[in-house]
This record gives sequence, C-alpha cells and structure tokens, in this order.
Amino acid sequence: MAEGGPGSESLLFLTDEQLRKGIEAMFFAYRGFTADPDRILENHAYGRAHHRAIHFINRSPGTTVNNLLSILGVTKQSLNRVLRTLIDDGLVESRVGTRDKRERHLYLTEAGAALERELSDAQRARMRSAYRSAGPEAVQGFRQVLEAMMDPEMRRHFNAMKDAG
Amino acid sequence: MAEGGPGSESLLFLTDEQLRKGIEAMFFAYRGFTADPDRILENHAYGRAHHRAIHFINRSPGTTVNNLLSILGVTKQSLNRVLRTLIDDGLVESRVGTRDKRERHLYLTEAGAALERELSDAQRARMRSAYRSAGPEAVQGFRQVLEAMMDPEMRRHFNAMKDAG
DNA sequence: CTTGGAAAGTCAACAAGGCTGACTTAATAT
DNA sequence: ATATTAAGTCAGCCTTGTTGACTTTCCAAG
Repeated sequence: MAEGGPGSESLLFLTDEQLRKGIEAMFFAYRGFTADPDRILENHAYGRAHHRAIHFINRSPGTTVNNLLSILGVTKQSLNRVLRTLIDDGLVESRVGTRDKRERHLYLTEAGAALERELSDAQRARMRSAYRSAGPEAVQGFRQVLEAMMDPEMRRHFNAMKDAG
Repeated sequence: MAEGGPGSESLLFLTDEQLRKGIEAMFFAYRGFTADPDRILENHAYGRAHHRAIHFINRSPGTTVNNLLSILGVTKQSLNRVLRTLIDDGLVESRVGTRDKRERHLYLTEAGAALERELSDAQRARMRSAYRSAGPEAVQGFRQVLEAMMDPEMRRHFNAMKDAG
C-alpha cells in the first residue's frame, strides 16, 4: 500500500502506522476528556447524556427540543428520558414557544447553570492544561484536524455554535 | 501570530471560549471518528466494544487478558462477555501461556484479521482525509494536544504501543 | 374551516455494554 | 502448605441507546 511514490517523503505523516497512532490517540484522549465530568456526575446521579444536554442548552439557551435532537444525534425518546429528569430536578426549564406554541424552548435554571459550571470548569481545566503544554500552534492544528474529521452535518452544528457565544 | 514570551496577547488561545470550542470539537469529531466502524459493525452484529478488543489484540498480538483489561479500562466481566463471543465466532484465539499457564494470550485468527482490516480501513480513510486536508504541521499539533489530554496511565499505554508495531 | 403534518411527549419493550459482588479453577509464588 | 494471581462465570443492576405505536397540540395550506 505504501509504495513510496513520487514526492513520498512529504507524505510520511499519512502512513498506515501514523494513522493508527492517530486513531489510538483519539481513543485514549477521549477517555481523559470525559474522565473528570464522569467523576462529578457520579455524585449527582447523572450520566454523560445529562452532561451533553446541559452543555448544549447552556451554549444555546432557548434552543428547541428538535434542534437539540439534531445536535446530539439521538432519538427523541432517548433525549426525553434525560430531559425529563433534568426538568423534574429543576435544572432545566422548558418554556412554550411564543411564535410557535408547539415548540418548547430550553433554558438552564440557576441550579442547572451551577452544575454546568462545575462540569465545564473541570473539563476546561484539563483542556487548558493540554493547550498550554502543547502551545498555540499545536492547538490550531488540533482544531483543524478535528474539524476535518467531523461529518458535514456535525461540522455545520459546530460552526453554527461559533457565533452563539 | 504567536507573540514570543509569556505575555497576555499570546494566551488568547486559552480563553474560556476557545476552550469550549475545543471541547465541542472533541465531541463532534469523536462522533465522526466512530461513525464508519459503527456502520460496519452493525452488519456483523457486533458493537464498539468488540471493535476495541479487536483493535488492540491486532496491535499487540499475544497480549494477555489482564493487559487488555488495563488498556481498555473496563471490568473483567465486561470484557469477558465481548471476548467470549469473539472466540466462539472464531475471530480471536486464546492460547494458554507457556511461561505462566494461568495466562491466556490473545491472537486474531484470519477471520478476525479480516474484520480488523475492514474496520481499520474505514477508520483510516477518514483519518487520512482529515490529515491530508489539515496538513503535516496540523497533524503534529493534533497529536501533541491529544497526548497532553490523556491520563498518565493511558499515555503510558499509548507510548508503549509505539514500539509494538 | 377542515385537514395534513410538524413538534413534543409518552408507553412499552428490547439490546449493548458498563458496573458490583460472589464464587470457582488452575497455577504460581511465598 | 498456603496465599495470591489470572482467568472465567453467574446473577443482577443501571444507563443510554434503539423501534414502534400512539396522543396532544398547534401551524399552515387547501
């Protein structure tokens, strides 16, 4: 497969071995990425699915259920189970839409925002430490590769979130 | 771009907003990362857990169950369920250790290697495409940040795998 | 104004893949 | 001899994903 064709020296980063290392790096790094929030969630009797919902509601306050469904890529039934507990526990508020009353707009309550802060503080701390030790140029490369790895629809969501700070 | 010295402008990549974008990039990219293998596994009635076992047995042929356990970070019972089906289906071979007969050494059979190839071809294709579109320097940064994000023990496993090609 | 379809929510049932705890067997190490 | 280790197993539980069927509410188009 790696025949060493014309101009192959410049493509050494595309060897199967390099790609395999990239795959393993993703695997091991993702474990670290989720480790801190997972520990915190244990104390609150929530799981990763709750974290994801909280994260994106925080990022896009007032988002609809349908939009959240599309971002998270799960079924309505699956999200609803998680969302119901968050609403019942008073972490998320669901307001009937004004323009379209079929829609529900989702917001974090004060308690929800507090948990979001706790979770994202931990996750950002690890990310900050990794960014700092790798340096700004590495971070730019990191972001470029990750974005190129996304499915188009996910990349759309990712870039849409840029503005909605 | 990166102004020399630990000034303040040079740390703009460490803002909360930048870190949040990094977190979301990890989330969306990981989805893409697993999407292709997931589709293939469906046709074989296997899941992501089987993929992980196959991947690391392929990477370290003859590895013991205990070592695999430590790499995957799951319980013995959880791994065993997956391993048993792979052995029963003739994708993995379990050989009694010669030096220590308590140990079992794991190997892919020809059929196991075939599935591994099918899975990793798909995953590498995506990784290759992302690498190519981002370029060699971005890839280096990508790897640096991911490695810095790992827990120390996972980093140890990651680097140990470098040699065992 | 009726009707079709969209958004949300719910119930039931199921599967994958984590977990704990308890226990066995075989073999090594002390 | 005994303790420990590696592997494997059984049972049961939890989270989080899935399908499928169905309801309620509401908007929009005929």
